[in-house]
Amino acid sequence: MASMTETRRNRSLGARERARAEITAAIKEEASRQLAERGAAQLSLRAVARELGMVSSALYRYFPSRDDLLTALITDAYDALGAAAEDALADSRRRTASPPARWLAVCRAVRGWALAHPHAYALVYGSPVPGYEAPQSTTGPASRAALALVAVVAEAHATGTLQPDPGGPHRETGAESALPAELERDAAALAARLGLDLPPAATNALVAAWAQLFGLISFELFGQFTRVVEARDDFFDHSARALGAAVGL
Amino acid sequence: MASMTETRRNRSLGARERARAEITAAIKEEASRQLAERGAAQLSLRAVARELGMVSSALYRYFPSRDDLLTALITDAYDALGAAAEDALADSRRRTASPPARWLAVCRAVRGWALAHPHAYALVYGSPVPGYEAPQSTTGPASRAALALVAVVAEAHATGTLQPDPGGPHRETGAESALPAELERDAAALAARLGLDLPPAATNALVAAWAQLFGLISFELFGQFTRVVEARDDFFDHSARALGAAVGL
DNA sequence: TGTACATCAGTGAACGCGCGTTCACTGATGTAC
DNA sequence: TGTACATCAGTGAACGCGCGTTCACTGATGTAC
Repeated sequence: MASMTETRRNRSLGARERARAEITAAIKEEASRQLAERGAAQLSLRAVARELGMVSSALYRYFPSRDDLLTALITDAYDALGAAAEDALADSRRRTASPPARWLAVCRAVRGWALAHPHAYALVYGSPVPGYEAPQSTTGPASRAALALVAVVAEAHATGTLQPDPGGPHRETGAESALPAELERDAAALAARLGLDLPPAATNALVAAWAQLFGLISFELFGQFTRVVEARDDFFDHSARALGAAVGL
Repeated sequence: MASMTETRRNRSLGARERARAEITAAIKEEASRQLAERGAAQLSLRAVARELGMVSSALYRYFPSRDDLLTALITDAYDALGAAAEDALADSRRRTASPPARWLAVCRAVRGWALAHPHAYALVYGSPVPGYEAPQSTTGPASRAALALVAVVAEAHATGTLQPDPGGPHRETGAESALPAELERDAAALAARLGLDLPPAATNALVAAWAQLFGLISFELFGQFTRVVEARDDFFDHSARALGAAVGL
């Protein structure tokens, strides 16, 4: 019986299924809207239902709990950010931009999305929501933006334009300029997991640059630049370019 | 009459005043404890009062509202982090460490404090608490940690060991290697406000490094390094050293 | 030193609120024969 | 094509909870003379 239902569902979506998909989408949309207005901690099933003209218990036909709705929003946020990054990458490829220009394009896309969706950004890159543990299913979407950055560097390496260890640390104490063994191991493991052919130093620098990029964005978004940095666009571009240079682009 | 009371209060603290100070401290302590356990959004006046064996309304003799208690916690967090950074700086001076070593020492102190007090860190460097606006009074304590980093660089510059624009961006396109005018202006304004004698490029790089440092710490703390970076201490040290090099140390 | 008065910490009840979740139900839509 | 039955979206009431804040009060501690 179950299998019959399933094959039918796969063959064509009945009216009920379509309605269900639409309402699920409407719930997520309204939840996003409230997320954007009030932030994640303030997200309430009852408020979402109210706004949609439903009774709060009806939402339980679509999401088994508040946390599941939160998970859906987190996944959507990661996906939207990832899509923005990937689009920027694809566009810069179409324009056959140089590796540093591609890097900057992806960085800008990440920042642009963050500025346009500050609460969604805070949801995924801000303090963890208390009492909420992101399930395994979010790790895929979570890595999309990072993978766009990785792709830029991997392509530069493949075409031989990557310059290892530019300036970097330890200029003064040249003796210890090698990557510590533990970092080399981590970098190799990560490269293997991603199917990357990158020198460990570059992989390591890339991870650092990734975290630092989000540091720039978080500080801007969370107000730490108030009365410190005024020319935000210029500052970001300049810093993002420097990050690209730091990974060897 | 008011002036008489005030002069007396200043002359010596009566038993009542001492009791008041002690209980105020106890409230903040308990609130900190709950902050560490549950996070800022979950901080509740009633829970704090309960734990202290008081009735919830009694807290209003000490803090006029929940937000004022939050402000006190934020100030304390900034101050504790600032003190950790300043102590590390003072200690590295005592050891007459090199500028890069001092930089690393301060960075480590910041990270160490963050790892030891993750919720307090999240309170001040994570997503803004929804519906809460930090008052002007927090900006002083907020800058202490940053000023410790600034001091390292300023001292290196004063002794002539600061190397301008090391590696930096634009190696390929040497033409535009100058700092954009807007960034130069921001950097000069900031340096003037802090009474700093630093070249604009160094000031600018310092601000970027400051944001990037917290990016490294936030990613580690907020779980983005899961299954990516395992050797966290080594990774941090390596990255922090690179940041120091990027500002010219 | 003793007394009258002012100050102030802490009490306990109450207000009004919104929340997540459960549950028995109704009625419409889809399915099987 | 028509009928009996199963599925499922949505209802409305309820449970039990915790929250921030107000307010009139009591009783202890401090102050002025």
